Amino acid sequence: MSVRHSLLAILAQGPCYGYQLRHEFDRRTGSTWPLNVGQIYNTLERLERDGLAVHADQDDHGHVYWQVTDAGREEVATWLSSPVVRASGTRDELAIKLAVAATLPGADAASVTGTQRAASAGRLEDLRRTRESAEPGTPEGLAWSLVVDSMIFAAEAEVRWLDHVEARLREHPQRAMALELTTIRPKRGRPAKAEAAAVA
Amino acid sequence: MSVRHSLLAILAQGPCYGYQLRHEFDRRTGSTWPLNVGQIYNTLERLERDGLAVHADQDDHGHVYWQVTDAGREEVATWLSSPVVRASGTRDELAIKLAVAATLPGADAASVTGTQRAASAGRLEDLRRTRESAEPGTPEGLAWSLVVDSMIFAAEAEVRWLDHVEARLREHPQRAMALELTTIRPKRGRPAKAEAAAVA
DNA sequence: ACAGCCATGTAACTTGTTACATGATTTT
DNA sequence: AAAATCATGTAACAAGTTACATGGCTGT
Repeated sequence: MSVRHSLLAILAQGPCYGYQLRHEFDRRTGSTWPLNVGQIYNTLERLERDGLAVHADQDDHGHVYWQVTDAGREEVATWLSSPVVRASGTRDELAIKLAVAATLPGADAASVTGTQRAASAGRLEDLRRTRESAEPGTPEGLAWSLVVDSMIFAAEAEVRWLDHVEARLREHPQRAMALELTTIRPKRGRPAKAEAAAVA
Repeated sequence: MSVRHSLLAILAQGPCYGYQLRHEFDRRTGSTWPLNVGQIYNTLERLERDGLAVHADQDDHGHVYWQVTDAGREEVATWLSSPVVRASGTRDELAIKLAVAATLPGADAASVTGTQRAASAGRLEDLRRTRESAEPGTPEGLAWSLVVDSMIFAAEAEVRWLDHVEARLREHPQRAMALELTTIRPKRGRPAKAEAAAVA
C-alpha cells in the first residue's frame, strides 16, 4: 500500500496531474524505485473508486488534474500517524527461504547462505560507494541519502544475520534441523471416500 | 514469490497433499507467518498451470497428492542457488513512507519517526522476550529461532536507522528537505488540445 | 449431539506491475 | 524528418490473501 498512500499524500499537498505525480514520487524517493507511468493512472482510478480522490478541472495545457477528498485527507493523516507494522502480514522473503532451506533434508543450507552472503555483501559495498556521491545541499539529495542509508542499514543487518545463521549451521549439522515430511496424523484403515466409491 | 517457491521446494522433497503442505510450511517457518489453507490450493493450481507440479495418485485416505515435475525441480534448484535480490523491485514501505513524509511540506516528519521508533522499539522488545522461550533441542525450535533472529536483526537496524533519521532531521529543519509541487516544465502559451477544442 | 479439526476446493478481490496504443510537443 | 519526451490511458496479469461452501472424521 505504500505506492498508493504515497501518491495520495503527495496529492494532499495540492492538485496534481498523473505525469506530475510520477515526477514528484520519483524525486522524493531519490529515483530509487522508479514508478511505471501506467501505475499512476491505475492507482488514481482506484483511489477514485475508493472515494479518496476525484477529478479536478483541466488546466490550460489540457492536464488532467486530480484532487484529494476529505476521506482521502483523513486516510493520509491516519497513514502518517500510524507506524508501519512489520510484525505479521509482512513476510520476509529471505527469512522464509532460509528457514525452508535449512529444514529441507534435500537442500544445502550452507550454500544458500554462502551465495546470499556474497550477494548481500557485494550490494552493501555498492551502496556505500553510491552513498559517497550524494549531493548534500539539495533537498533531493537529503531525501535520497536517507533512502540509501535505510538500504545500507538493512543490508548490514542482513549480512550480520547471515553470519549468525552460518555460525548456527556450523554448530548444528543440517541433519539436526532437517524436517522429514510427516503425515499429519496417520490414521490407518480409515475408509476413505474414494475407496468407498471404488468398492461400491 | 516466496510462498510459491517454498511450497514447490517442500513438494520437491516428496509428494504431498494440500493440507500437509500447509503443515510443513508452518512448522518450517516457526508458524510465524501462518498460511491460509485456501492459498495452498490456489498456489498448487498455479504451479500446475505453469508446469511445475502435477497431480499424483490419491492414497488410501483419499488425500489428493501433488508431485513436482522436472521443470519444477529445476525451478527449485535455481531458486536455492540464486540470492534474494533486494536491490530494485523490492520497495521498502518504511523508507518510502519516511522519504515522502520528510519531503512533504505539509507533514511532520519528526512525529512520523517518533511514532515509528516507539513501535519498532516495542516490537524489538517483544521479539527479544519471545526469543527467550525457544526450545533449543528440536529442529523446529532451531528453525524458529533463526526466523525470530532475522526479525530481531531487522528491527534493530530499523531502530538504528530511525535514530539516524531523527538526527538528520535535527540537523536540517524539515524546511530544508521539503519539496514543493513543481510543474514539470512550465511552458507558457502552449495551445493545448482542450483549449483548441474550446476555441473551435 | 455437537464442537472442532482435517481436507479440498472456488470465487472474489487487493496491490503492484508491465506492455501496449495513442497522440502532442520539443529537440536535434 | 526523426528521436525523444510529455501525457493519458487501457488491458492484462501476477502473487498474495480472504471468505465461503462442503464434507468426513474425532473426541467429548
